[in-house]
Amino acid sequence: MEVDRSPTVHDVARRAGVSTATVSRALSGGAKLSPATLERVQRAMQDLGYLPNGAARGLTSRRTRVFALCFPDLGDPETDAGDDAMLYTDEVVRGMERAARGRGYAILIGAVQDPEATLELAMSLASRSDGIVLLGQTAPTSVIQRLKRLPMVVVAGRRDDDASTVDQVRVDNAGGITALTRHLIDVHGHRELLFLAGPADSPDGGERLDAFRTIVTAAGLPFHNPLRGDFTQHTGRIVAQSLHIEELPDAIVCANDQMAIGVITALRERGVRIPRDVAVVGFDGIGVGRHVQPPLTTVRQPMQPLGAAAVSLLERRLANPAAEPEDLRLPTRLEVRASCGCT
Amino acid sequence: MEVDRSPTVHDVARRAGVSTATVSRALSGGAKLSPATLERVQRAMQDLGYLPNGAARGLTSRRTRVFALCFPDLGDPETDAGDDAMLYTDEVVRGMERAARGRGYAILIGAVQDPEATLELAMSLASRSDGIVLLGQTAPTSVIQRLKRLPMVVVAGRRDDDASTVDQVRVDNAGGITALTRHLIDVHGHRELLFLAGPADSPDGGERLDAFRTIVTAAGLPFHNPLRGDFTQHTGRIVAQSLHIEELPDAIVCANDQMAIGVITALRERGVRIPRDVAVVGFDGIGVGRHVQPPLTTVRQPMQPLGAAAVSLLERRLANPAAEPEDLRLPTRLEVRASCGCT
DNA sequence: CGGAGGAATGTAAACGGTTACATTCCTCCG
DNA sequence: CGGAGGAATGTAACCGTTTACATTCCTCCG
Repeated sequence: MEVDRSPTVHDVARRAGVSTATVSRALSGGAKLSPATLERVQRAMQDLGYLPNGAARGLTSRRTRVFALCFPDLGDPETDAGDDAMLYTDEVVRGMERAARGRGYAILIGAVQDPEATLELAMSLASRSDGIVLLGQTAPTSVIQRLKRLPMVVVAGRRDDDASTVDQVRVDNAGGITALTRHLIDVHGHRELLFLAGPADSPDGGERLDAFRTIVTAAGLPFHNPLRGDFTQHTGRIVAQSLHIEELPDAIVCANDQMAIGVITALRERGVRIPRDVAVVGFDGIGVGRHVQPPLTTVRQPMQPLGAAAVSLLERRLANPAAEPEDLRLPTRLEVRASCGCT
Repeated sequence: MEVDRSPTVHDVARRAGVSTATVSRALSGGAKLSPATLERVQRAMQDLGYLPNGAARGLTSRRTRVFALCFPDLGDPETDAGDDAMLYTDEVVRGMERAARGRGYAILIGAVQDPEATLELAMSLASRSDGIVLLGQTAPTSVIQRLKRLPMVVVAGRRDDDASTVDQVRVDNAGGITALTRHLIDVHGHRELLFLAGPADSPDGGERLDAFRTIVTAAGLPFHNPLRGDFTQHTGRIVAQSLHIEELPDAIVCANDQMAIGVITALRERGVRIPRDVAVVGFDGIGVGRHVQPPLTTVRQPMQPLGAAAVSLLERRLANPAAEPEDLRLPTRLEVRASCGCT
């Protein structure tokens, strides 16, 4: 007697009294099939509870209909601290998924916690997909080199080393920081500005810091050694707690919103009035910034469009593997609320 | 001359001077291979930029090392409104990804916007994975039936119809709402309670509404027709704007945090003092609740563990397809902050 | 009425790995 | 010194689809 293994095209074909080719044609959307046959096959599939084998389909068609995303897991697996920093990633994922869905693609995600494991994870994702997106620090040149054969897009990647080699999408970090910092300087007349930087290996964070230094220096203001955080509220708090209350700067520019929120929360707990005693601003434009007290002045970056653009580039390259590498810069927008001193 | 198609085990084998079997063994982690051979093969893979074909591997090994997740897309694709309601999903995804990562699995995600398309999407995800998780309303009985052959877990699913058929994980909605509502009644002495319900097709939302009705009725208090929202801040606002200020209830219990935040924001804009004039509480325990004014009293549900548990159940069923269906209930915890009237 | 032409369907060879089984080649011991 | 035994490697069938090509069977027109 037959084992109860899951049914294949052959089983469906037998039950419907047709060949496997016909079943296959019914699967891929009824090319030249008589309506009667089509219906008979679909009925057989239904009856058998047939599920096509994606691996087999992928093998012959050379298309998995999957795009992969590899991103850093900023969270601490033990404590849940740091999960807030993943909001950005979540939005990029959402943008990718929405863009991919309409075109019949699903999104495969994998996060890297240990930088050592980046290549391994990226390869494992790459081997199951038609193209891969590498987010931020998960795109070292070594990985990019190794995966060259596959359509690949780097989102929020390193500065320019790879720009000529691989498709990239990033936001206009410099423009955003410039608008933000100029606002603090020009509108509010702040002179002593401090920067709370992101992790050293974050490309976005690096660009923001560089832009900040440029502006401040160009304005003839002192550039102080930046504080360091890891994009989480938690480090924002820690850093704020270590500040000397008596010698606060005029403003603290944070490399992202979550750290700004941590700073604001911790400073207020210490009795510091914001923005009166010190202005605090962020970068990203996540929803929670609107609810903080005071509401957070920030730079909104288009996170979902980042993911959507990545999908488009992937498709473009799939269609034309030899296309010139693209290097997209999406615009940012200053979002003035109250934490900078505006009302 | 050879075309520049991507290299296969055969190419690697030729270059390393071994057979394809040896290459395969090198791939799957060096079973009985002499160190010299292993190194030679790895070198060849490196040189050729070899990427194993996941589809081919999946076909023979009958394992894709992928778990899929199908969830509802609550957001409005046009306006970005409603994306906030996806915070819950994001956390479940994160829980799944983290749990799956360690066991060598990646997560394939697909969202359904149009309920009609649920089955089609679920099947497409199912066919590419070793098991699938259906979230909330994406698990109608018809879909469950059709995918029966595959390991499947329903997270936050319908009440009990399917409990005996399929593995499930959900949180203790009734317990959470009970604790929350009792707190309002017993501690704050509220008598007029209003419920802001979620979308009618949300199983979680349904359970929360039912539990609320039970408690209120049991306490001998009036049960008013619930307000209706769709889990987004936006509808929270809308609903709050339509309330008559003169006849506000003592408290509004919202089926999730985002709606509660919308309600609070909109009411405060209308000059209503919270919690003095009316208490507002939520459900979920998302991070932003801590920053709202006043900080949101809520019921924390373990979102990441939900995803992690789903992965465990998937693995369990993969190991033993005949296992008895499990129906897990994860505990919730009342998180008292200020929006209920506590200090 | 015969055959051209086209629509519907069937046949069978890939696709790129894995793995059961076969083979080779040592090592080591009686 | 012969052969047992085991480690390393090779051979080839198979996994479940897709698809190029072959076949069948109409329809329709000269």
